[in-house]
Amino acid sequence: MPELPEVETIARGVDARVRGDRVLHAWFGSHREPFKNSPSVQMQGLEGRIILGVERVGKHIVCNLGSSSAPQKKRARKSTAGPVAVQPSAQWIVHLGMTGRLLVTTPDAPVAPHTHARLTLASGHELRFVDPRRFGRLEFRDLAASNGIGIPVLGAPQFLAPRFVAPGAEPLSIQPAEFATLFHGRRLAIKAALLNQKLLSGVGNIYADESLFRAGIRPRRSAGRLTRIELERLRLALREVLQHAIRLGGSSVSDYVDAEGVRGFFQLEHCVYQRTGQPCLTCKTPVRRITIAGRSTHYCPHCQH
DNA sequence: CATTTCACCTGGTGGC
DNA sequence: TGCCACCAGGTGAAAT
Repeated sequence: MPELPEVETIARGVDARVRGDRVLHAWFGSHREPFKNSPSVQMQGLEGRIILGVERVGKHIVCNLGSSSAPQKKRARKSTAGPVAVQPSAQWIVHLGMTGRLLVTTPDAPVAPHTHARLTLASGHELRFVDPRRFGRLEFRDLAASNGIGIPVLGAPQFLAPRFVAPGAEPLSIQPAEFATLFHGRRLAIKAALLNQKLLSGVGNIYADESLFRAGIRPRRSAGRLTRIELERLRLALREVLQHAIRLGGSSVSDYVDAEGVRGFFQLEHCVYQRTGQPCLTCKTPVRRITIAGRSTHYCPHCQH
C-alpha cells in the first residue's frame, strides 16, 4: 500500500514505540515468500537484539539493531546535543509491497489473517508484519560478522558490511542539478521515470500523479525532453506534495493504517488520483485516466501540458 | 541497452 | 445470492 509518506508515517510510529526495546523471540508463519533470506536466518539474527531505532529509506522500513550480547544502554552525553549515535551491528529491512502492514500490538491482540511475522519484545509488546498479497519482503542483514563474502574475520580490523541504502535518490533532499541529471536523455514517459526506484526512491502511483498535476506536466511527456524550468517545477511539486502528505499521515486508500492503526488524511487532498471523470479542482475539466507503464494514470487535460 | 509487459498474490467492488 | 471481470498503493524478470 505504501509510498514514501505512508512508509515515513509508519516508520516514525514504530520507532516511537519500539526504540530501545529488545527482541526476545521471533516467529515466522510461512516458509514461502516474503523472505529474502530464510525464516531461520532471520529468527536467529533477530533474537536477543536491541532495537536502536527505526527509519525510512526509500519505501523500506529499516530497523537498526544492536548487539545481542552486551545490553547497550543509550546514554545521552550532556555535553553534546542530540542522541548519541550507536552503530547498528545488524538491520531488519521491511518492504510493505502493496498491502503490507507493520503494527505494534499487545501480545493478546487478535492475530490478523496473513500475519507472517511476530516479534515478541521485552516490553511485552509485539511487532507484527501482516501482508495479504505477499508482495512485501523481509530481510535480515548482519553488518558486523562478515568480510562481505560471508567469512568471519578474526583478529584483523573488522570489515563492516554495507548498511542498507536505497538505489535511487531521496526525493525530499535531492538538489536541482542532480534531479535534472536523472532524466537526461531518457525517452520514456516522465510518469514512468518517477516510478523507477533506481532513479528516485519512494515515489509511487499516487504521488507521481499528484506531483505531475501540481507541476502542470502531462504524464506522457518524454522525461528527457522536459525543460529546466519544468524539471525544477516538478522537483518542488514533488517535495511539497510528499511533505504535505507526511504532515497528514499519508493517504488512506482502502484499509491503510499507520503503526497505531490510525488512518491518514491525504486522500482528501488528492487532486487527480482516482478522480477519473470528476471535475478538475482548478478548471472543472473532467479528470482523464490513461495507462502508462501498466499503471493507471490520472491527469487534467486542460491544466497539464 | 532502454523500455514495456507481465506475473506474482488476495480481496474488494460493481455489473449482470 | 452467485459468478465474473476488473481494479488495487510495488517490483523485478521476461519479452520486445
